[in-house]
Amino acid sequence: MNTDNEITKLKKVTFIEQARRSQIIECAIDTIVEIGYTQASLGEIAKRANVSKGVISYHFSSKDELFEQIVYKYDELSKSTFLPQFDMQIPPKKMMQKYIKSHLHFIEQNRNLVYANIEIVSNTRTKEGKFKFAGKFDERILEPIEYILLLGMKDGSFRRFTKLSRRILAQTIRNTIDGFSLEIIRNPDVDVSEYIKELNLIFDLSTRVD
Amino acid sequence: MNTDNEITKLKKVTFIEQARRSQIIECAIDTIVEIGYTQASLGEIAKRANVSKGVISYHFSSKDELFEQIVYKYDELSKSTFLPQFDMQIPPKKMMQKYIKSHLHFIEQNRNLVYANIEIVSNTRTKEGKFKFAGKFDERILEPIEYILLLGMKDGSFRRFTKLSRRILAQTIRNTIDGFSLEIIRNPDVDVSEYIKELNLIFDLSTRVD
Amino acid sequence: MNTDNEITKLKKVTFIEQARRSQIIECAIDTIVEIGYTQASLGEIAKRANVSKGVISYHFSSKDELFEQIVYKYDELSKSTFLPQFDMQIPPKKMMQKYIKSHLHFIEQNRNLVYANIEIVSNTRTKEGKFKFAGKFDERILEPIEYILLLGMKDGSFRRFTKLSRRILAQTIRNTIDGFSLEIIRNPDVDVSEYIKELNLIFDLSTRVD
Amino acid sequence: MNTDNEITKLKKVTFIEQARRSQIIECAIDTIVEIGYTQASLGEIAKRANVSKGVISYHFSSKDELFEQIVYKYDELSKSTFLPQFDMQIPPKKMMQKYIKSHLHFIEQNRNLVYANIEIVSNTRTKEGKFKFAGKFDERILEPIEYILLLGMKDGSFRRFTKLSRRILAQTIRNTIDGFSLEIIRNPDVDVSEYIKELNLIFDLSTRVD
DNA sequence: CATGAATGAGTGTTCATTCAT
DNA sequence: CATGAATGAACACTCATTCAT
Repeated sequence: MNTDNEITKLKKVTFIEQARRSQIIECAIDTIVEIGYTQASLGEIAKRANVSKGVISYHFSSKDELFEQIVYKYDELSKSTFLPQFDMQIPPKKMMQKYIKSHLHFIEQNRNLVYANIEIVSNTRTKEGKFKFAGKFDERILEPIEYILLLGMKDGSFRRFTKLSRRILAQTIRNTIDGFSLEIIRNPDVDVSEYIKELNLIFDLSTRVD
Repeated sequence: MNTDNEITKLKKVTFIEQARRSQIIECAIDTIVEIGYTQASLGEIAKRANVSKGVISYHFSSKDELFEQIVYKYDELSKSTFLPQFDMQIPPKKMMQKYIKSHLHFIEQNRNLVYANIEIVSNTRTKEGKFKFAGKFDERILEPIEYILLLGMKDGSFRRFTKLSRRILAQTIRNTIDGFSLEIIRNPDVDVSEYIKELNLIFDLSTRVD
Repeated sequence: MNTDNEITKLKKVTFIEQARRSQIIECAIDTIVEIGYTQASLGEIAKRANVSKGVISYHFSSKDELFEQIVYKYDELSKSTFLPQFDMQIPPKKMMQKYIKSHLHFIEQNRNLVYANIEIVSNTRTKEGKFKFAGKFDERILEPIEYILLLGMKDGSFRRFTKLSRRILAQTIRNTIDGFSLEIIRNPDVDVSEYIKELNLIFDLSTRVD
Repeated sequence: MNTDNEITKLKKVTFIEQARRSQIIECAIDTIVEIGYTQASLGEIAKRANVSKGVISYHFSSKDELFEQIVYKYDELSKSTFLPQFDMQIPPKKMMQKYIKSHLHFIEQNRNLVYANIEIVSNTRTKEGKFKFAGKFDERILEPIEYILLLGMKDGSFRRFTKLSRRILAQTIRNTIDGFSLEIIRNPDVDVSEYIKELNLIFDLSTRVD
C-alpha cells in the first residue's frame, strides 16, 4: 500500500511540523507572559524552547507571523468556545450570567494565551502608528452583550436602555472581563467562582427593573 | 549684587531647564499616543520636539528617567486633583458619584498623559520581567473605592458587602475607568457627560439596598 | 552677523556630512575592488573606513542607498566628463578616436570607481531576479558610437553600414572599453597609451573605406 | 554471479549518482541565470530541482564544489569543442573566422552554461579577496588567438604586429566574444549569423594588409 | 546649552551545513 | 538515498547612549 504509506508519511510530517509550530507558539506565549511583549525577542523565545533562533525562522516566515498565530489561536479558541453557547432559547438574564461565567472560566483556563493576545493586540502597530489588530478593539465584540441587553429589555427582564446606555453597559462588562484577564496574571490565586458570583450580582443589580 | 545676579541666573537657568524638560515630556507623551510605547524611540520623540536626540540625553539621564517623569507627572497631577476631593463630609453615595465623575473628567482633560502613563506602566519591565511600576497595579489604588463602599455599607446607603465582594466591585469600577482611558483615545468624540451619567446609574443600582 | 554665522554653520555641517559620505563611498568602492561585491559587507566597508558599522547606517539609509550612490557618482562623473566632449564640429574619424582615448583615460584615472560600478550594476538584482540597474545595460550607451558611425558613413569617412552592422560594431567598441576596465584592475601596469593607439588602429581599419 | 551483480549495482549506482549530480548542476546553472550569482542560494537551486536542500549537500561536498563543477563542465565542453578544431592546416584568415564563428555558435547553444560560468568565475573569491578561478582570466585564453595572428603575420595574410599589438587585438576579440555571452542573455533573439558575419568583417578589416 | 557624529549591543533574518530518521 | 529539521555564524539595520565641539 504505497499510497497509504505516503499518506501516513505526509500526515506524520504535517503533524510533526504542526506540533513544532504549536510548541514554539506555546513558548512565545510563555515568553510574553514572563517578560512582556517588548522584551519578547526571538532569542528569548528560542531560549525558552531550548532551540536556536534559526528554528523559529525555519517554522515561521517572520516574527510577525508567529505573533499573528498567537492572535489567531486566541480567536479560534474563543470562537469555538463561545459561539456554540450563544443560545437564543435561554432567557436573557441567564444568558448574561452564562456570558460572564464562561468568559471568566475561559480566561482562567487559558490565562497565558489570553494575556499574550492582549499584549500583542495592544502593542502591535504599523510603522505609521495604526493598530495592526485594530479589528480586535472594534464594536463587534460588544454586539453579543448589547443583543442580550436588548432582548432582556424587550421581554421586561432588564430595565429600559437607550442605545447609548446599552453600549456603555456593554463596554463596562467587557472592561470588567478584560480587567480580569490582567488580574489573574498578577494574582494567580484569585477565587474565580467568587469573582463570577460577584460580577453576576453586580450586573444583575445594574440591569434590574425597579 | 553679584550674588543676586547669580541667584537670578540660577533661577532662570533652572526655569529654562524645567521648561525644556516639560516640553520634552510633553512630546514624549504625544509620541507614545501617536505610535505607541514600542515604537516611541528617542529619535521619534526628538523629531516631534524639533530637537536633536542628544538634547533629550542632555536633559534626562536616560530614556528610563524620561518615562519615569511621565509616570511621575501623572501621579502628581492625579494626587493633586483627587486628594483634595476626598472629603469625609460628603455622604458615600455622593462620594462615589464624585469619584467616577472626577476621574472621567480628569481622563477627558488629560487623555494623552493618562494613555501614555498606561502604556509605560503596563510595558516597562526589568530585565528579569518584573513590572517596574508594579506599584501602579497594586491594591492601594482600590483603597479609596473600597473605603467609600465600606462607609456606605456602614451607614446603610449601600447594600452589604463581604471584604472580597467589596474588592471585586472596586476592581470593576477601576476597570471601567481604565477602560474609558483607552476608549477616549480610540473614540475621541465619546459623550463624557452621558458616560458619567450611565456609570453612575450602573453603580448606583449595583450598590443599592433592596 | 548672526545670519552669516548660521549660514557658515549650515554650510560647514552640510560640508562635513558630505565629506563623510564621500569618504564612506570611497571606502565602499575600495572594498568592492579588494574583495568583490559579494563579500563587501557593511562590516568590511566599516573596517576599511576605521569606523563602526553603525556609522554607515547613520549616513546612509541602507546598504542599497550606499551602492546606489556609487553608481550615481560614476554616472555623474561620466556625464560631466564625456558630454562636453561630444562636439559636432570634429570630423567623425577624430571623434571616434577621441571617444576611445577619453574613455580609456577616464578608466585609467577612475579605475576603482569604474570597476565598483560594474560589479554593482552587474550583480544587483531585485528579489525576482531582474537587474536593478538594467538601464545601465541598455541601448542608450551605444547611441553616441552609432551616431558617430552614421555621421562618418554619411560624409564618406567611414565605410557603409546597415543599421544592424552599425549596432554590432558599436557593441564591439563598448565591449572593448568595458573589457579594458577589468583588465586594468587585473593588470595595473597596462600601457594605456599603447592600448589607445592599438584600439584606434583596429577600429580605424575596420571602419575604413576601401 | 554475485560479483557481476555487484558490479552492475555499482555501475548503476554510479550512473544514478552521476545523473543526479548532472541534474542538480543543470538546475544550479538555471538558477544563476534566472536570479544571479548573489541570490543563487542552495535553497533556490533545490526549489528549481524539486528536491530538498539536503540532497544537494548529499551529492556535493559543498556549495563551492557544486559551483566548481559548473566551471569544470564549462571547461570540459569548451575544450572538447575547440581543441579538435585547432587545425594547423587551415590558413590563418580562415582559422580566425572559424574561431569567431565556433565560439559564437558555442555560446548560442550553451548560453546558460556560459553565462553561469562567467558569473561564478567573476564573483567567486577567497576570503582574502583573490579570485578563486583566477586562471580563467589568465593569458592562456589569449594564446590561440595570438598564435593565429602570428601565423597570419608570418605568411603575409595579416598585417604586421608587435607582440603587444597582437595581445591587444587578441584581448579585443576575446572581449567581443565575452560581451556576446552577456548580450545573448539580455537579448535572446539576437541574430547570431549576422553577428558572426559582422565580427568577421570587423576583424578581417582590422588585420588586413594595406 | 545644543548639536551632529559615533558607538556598540541587540534584533530579525538568511543560509550553508550537519544530522537523525 | 533522501528528507525535514536544526544549527550557528553572518548579515543589515535600529537605537540608547556618549562625546567633542
